[in-house]
Amino acid sequence: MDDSYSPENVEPRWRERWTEEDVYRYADDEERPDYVIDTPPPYPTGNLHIGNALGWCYMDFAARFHRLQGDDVLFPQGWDCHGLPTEVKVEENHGIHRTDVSREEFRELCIEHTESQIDAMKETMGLLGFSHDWDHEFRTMDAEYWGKTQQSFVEMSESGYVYRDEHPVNWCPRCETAIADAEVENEDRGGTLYTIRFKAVENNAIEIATTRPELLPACVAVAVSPDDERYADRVGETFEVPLFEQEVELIADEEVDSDFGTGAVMICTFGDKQDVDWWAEYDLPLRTVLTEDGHLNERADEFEGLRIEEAKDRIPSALQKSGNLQDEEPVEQSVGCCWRCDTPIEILSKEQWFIRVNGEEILENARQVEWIPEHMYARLEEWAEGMEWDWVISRQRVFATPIPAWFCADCGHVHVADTEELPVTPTSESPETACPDCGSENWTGETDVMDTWMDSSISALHVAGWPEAEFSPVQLREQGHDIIRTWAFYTILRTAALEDQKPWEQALINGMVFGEDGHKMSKSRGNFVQPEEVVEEHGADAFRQAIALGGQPGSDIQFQSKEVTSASRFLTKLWNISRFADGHLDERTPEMDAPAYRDADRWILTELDSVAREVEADMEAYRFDAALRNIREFVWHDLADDYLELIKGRLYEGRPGERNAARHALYTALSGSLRMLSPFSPFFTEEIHRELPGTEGSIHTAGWPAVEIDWASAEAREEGALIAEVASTIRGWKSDEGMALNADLSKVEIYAESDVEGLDTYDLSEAINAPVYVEAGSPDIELVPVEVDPDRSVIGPEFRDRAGAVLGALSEADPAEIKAQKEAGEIELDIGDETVSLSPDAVAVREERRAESGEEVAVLETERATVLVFP
RNA sequence: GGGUUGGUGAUCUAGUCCGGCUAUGAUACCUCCUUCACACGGAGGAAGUCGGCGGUUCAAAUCCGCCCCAACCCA
Repeated sequence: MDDSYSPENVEPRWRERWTEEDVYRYADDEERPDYVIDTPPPYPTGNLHIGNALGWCYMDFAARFHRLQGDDVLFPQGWDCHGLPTEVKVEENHGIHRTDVSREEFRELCIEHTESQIDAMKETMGLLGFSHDWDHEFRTMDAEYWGKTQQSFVEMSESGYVYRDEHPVNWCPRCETAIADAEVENEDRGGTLYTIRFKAVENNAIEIATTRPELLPACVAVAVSPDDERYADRVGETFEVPLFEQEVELIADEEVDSDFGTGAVMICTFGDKQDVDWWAEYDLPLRTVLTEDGHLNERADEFEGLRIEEAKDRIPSALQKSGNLQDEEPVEQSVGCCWRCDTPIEILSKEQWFIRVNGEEILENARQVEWIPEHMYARLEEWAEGMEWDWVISRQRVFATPIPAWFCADCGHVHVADTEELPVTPTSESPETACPDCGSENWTGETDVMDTWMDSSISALHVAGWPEAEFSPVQLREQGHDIIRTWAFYTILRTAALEDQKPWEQALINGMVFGEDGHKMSKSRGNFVQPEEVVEEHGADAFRQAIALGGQPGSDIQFQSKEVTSASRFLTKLWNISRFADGHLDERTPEMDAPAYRDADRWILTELDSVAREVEADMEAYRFDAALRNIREFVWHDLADDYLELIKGRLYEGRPGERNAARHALYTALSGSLRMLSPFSPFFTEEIHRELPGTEGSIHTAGWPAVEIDWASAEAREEGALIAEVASTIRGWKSDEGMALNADLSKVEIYAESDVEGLDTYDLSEAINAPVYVEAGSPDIELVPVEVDPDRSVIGPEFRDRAGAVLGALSEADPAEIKAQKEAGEIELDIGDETVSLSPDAVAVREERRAESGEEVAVLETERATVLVFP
């Protein structure tokens, strides 16, 4: 082994070998439990950022851990390819508009672009050491996949989930497509609140407040609060909309906020969702005034053809001239915007395809999923309960899954494809059948395509082999909490609709990654870290540990480069431990039969076994932070600081049998540590694992550590801990005294608190370079009781409200007096006006033990013993 | 405006569900030490009103209430 560990040499080598050896293949083995991950199919932006890396690290930790547990792990990777940004990018790159070429050609250009983006992201995934099974890669833009999306559409159509209707939808005038509620983001923007005078037909005028004067031509009513005394008698009166002259009625509705502006607002078709509600409730007329590309139509008279923003200026000016503008003032408002392009959305009434949203059905299934952490379920619940509109799934775009439907050119009948016809492109293929209504064979293919969430929301079904294989929930979904209302929501909806089941057993939710300044990472803030930079500096193994230790899953984590440094140091430490061990091990070490273990060996093996159980429990609960801390603590503290120091004597100059026992225990402890660490640092552990004797193949297909213990492990633990503690205390003492660590001492005596008559002092003696005597009783030295340490869990329940007085009296009392009484079997204590009696176990008396004056001896206290050191 | 989560040495973090050790570990800082795995090491040190106030309790970082602050999600 090299003197030092260089990730830049080691990591690329294993990356290649793992692919060659097909280490991460899903065997689809009936004998072993499945562990299938419904991996997020990211949008191929070409950049796998640190926020993605967090989620993928969690999945990889889980995948690798479950392989060590013997599970048949499927860790696939998909790509959510369809979407507007790709269309825009392709138009940019080729200097074309999507209508300049045929749909087929345009799709090809999009595919080409997407492939290069995917390659870039796969590169980073490899760099970070994710253990995907690339045989199970899927891309939503492949017909093999989108054919399934179409099949899901057809099935849901047959079972009544899909319908086509004219209904108000969110509309992005820039992208010129319908979008779903989940794609609308509310932003606070500055606007202007106008007060506009509406002339009454036969009474006084009324003043209404609005931030959207450009929608005046779409005004169909005026609304006030029924409790508003200003308008108490006027409900039902008719007013004339200035400039456009349509007559509208005044209605009263609870939803009107009488504190907003003048307390009167106009209802337009449509200014916002509230307008849609009123429009439906009061059966108001539809006056559409906006075109699909965000201009005013003929209803706007002289303003026809203006863009919305232009009309926002021109109409108030006209109102000013006509004397109808009473007031204008700046106002903060929340504006719904398109999440892709930030353009304020409009609400247009359009014929679209919808999927019925059954909130209760979704929540019933969501409740059966184990959410980690639990409270993430609440986000889904809140969203599902607040759902007002069904899911509009049609989009007026090109690069997406075609809606498999045709319209009869003669009678308008809508025909949805049969599953046997899929995948199908209705714009270039026609159904085999004639129209069942009129017999015509004159079909027009649907040009609308599907929302890309229609693709990604069947990922769980897809990875489980749907529709060929019978579906049962996969084991894990991992995703960020930012897409619970979209991806998690839609996946549950679809799996419930198609298979009447929950999609996954467990949903592990990761938080967001912040920069070192505690803010969300962004390039403009300058707190942005790219995973590649970190890997280049410290290696993927250290990066992954830093991610694991950032915080418990679910919480947002702050990326700390100091954690990477600390991980890198830990790896250096473990490298050196391994290098040292490697020099003492040979081919026979692993198979050694019945080694003559000493106490120190039994101790480290017992510790290893119990740490392995703890780490196993933490990994199962996805507590990667706790698991890794525990492993580090064991390796650094128990294995390196204590155990290694204890056995050096035997390794260097012990008799063969004893030396071999130490070698065997060292081998077991090291190899077990490496396996526990391998999910976190796969490259490093693989490198050493293959270096160790007796290993075959990859560490990532080895088993979880377990020690067969045929001795009393509780005893081994106590005695070994005592030896380690004494060695460590003497090491510290030597350091304080300015002595060399290997300086010899004339004698050490141990006075232990428990019975350790047969204590094995061989290793201890070697480690501290002194003869060691285990003595019974108390040392022949001066004992000075210095402090009484009360046990609150004994005194509290017994004395209840007098406990405070007892504790006070104990702290006042003479420690020597308490000690004497404790030894006599009963402690009597004066607590003011009464005397109470304490049992001896209610207090401990801490004593400082001092050597008789003149004698050359140091008295050291450890947790379990008093140690006399004779230099 | 509503909801969720969090506020623990200079910095990050564990512990909070299930109340009882001297509150965990890391980074940075200070002192000492080149000893045969490792100075990317070892030994030691300093550093915390556990966001604030109030309550419950013999006992609160932990349970309850109110308030303040931050992040996220939603209006």
